[in-house]
Amino acid sequence: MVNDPFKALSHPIRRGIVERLAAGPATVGDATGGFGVSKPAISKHLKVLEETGVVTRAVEGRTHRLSLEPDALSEAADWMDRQRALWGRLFDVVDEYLKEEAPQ
Amino acid sequence: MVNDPFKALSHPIRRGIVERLAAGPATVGDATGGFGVSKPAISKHLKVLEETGVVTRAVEGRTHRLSLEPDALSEAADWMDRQRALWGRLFDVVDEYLKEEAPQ
DNA sequence: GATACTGTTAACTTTGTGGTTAACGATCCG
DNA sequence: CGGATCGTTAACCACAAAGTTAACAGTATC
Repeated sequence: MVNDPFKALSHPIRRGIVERLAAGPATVGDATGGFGVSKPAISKHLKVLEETGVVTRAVEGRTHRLSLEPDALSEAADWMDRQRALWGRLFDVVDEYLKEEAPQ
Repeated sequence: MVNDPFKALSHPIRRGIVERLAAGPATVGDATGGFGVSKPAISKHLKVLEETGVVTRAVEGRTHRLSLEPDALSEAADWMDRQRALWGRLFDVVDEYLKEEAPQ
């Protein structure tokens, strides 16, 4: 039950798959080759990405065509913007705090 | 051994602690009350945050004063900027791709 | 000195995650 | 049809994460 984008993107292989699919749709083999893990492992990562809605799959004969889903992507991007904004705000506050402490 | 900020910040309680500390340093009790978990659980979350360098601790008598560490914060913010930039780029590419497909 | 308070460590349990091998389903192709 | 290919599911293992209770260390307070 992974539907938190923070978790879905917390694994380097999954981020790698997304990066590859950014160049356009690809089959499972093309999108996931070279990660150095077995096919079942890949299959599980794809499942996680599908559950978050970031990746969709179209079965074409014996191959599966993977695509990025822009709606979910934009949601994830928005979410990341909010996170970033939070961090930025925190940083400003701490920075301010440190400036007050500095002259000691 | 957690030193990946994506992982360190992947837990809502840890994000909550950081948000509270953004208002200024606080004792463990003040910074972590109301999360509905036991004290040892809190203690572990603090350990994780310390290991990433995001939070520092100063023992003052029997209380511990927690502070945010701006250097680590700014590192984390930079890292998040890079992630966001990646997502933005991916989104643009996919958007472009969809525009070409649209007139079908 | 006894007691209360702040917070940690130790030991344990449960759950989730990421990986494996083995087997299978479905499709393509000789 | 028979074999190769693409990818999945099933069953299992190892390990990390998050929580618990119980006990403790150190400090403040009466």
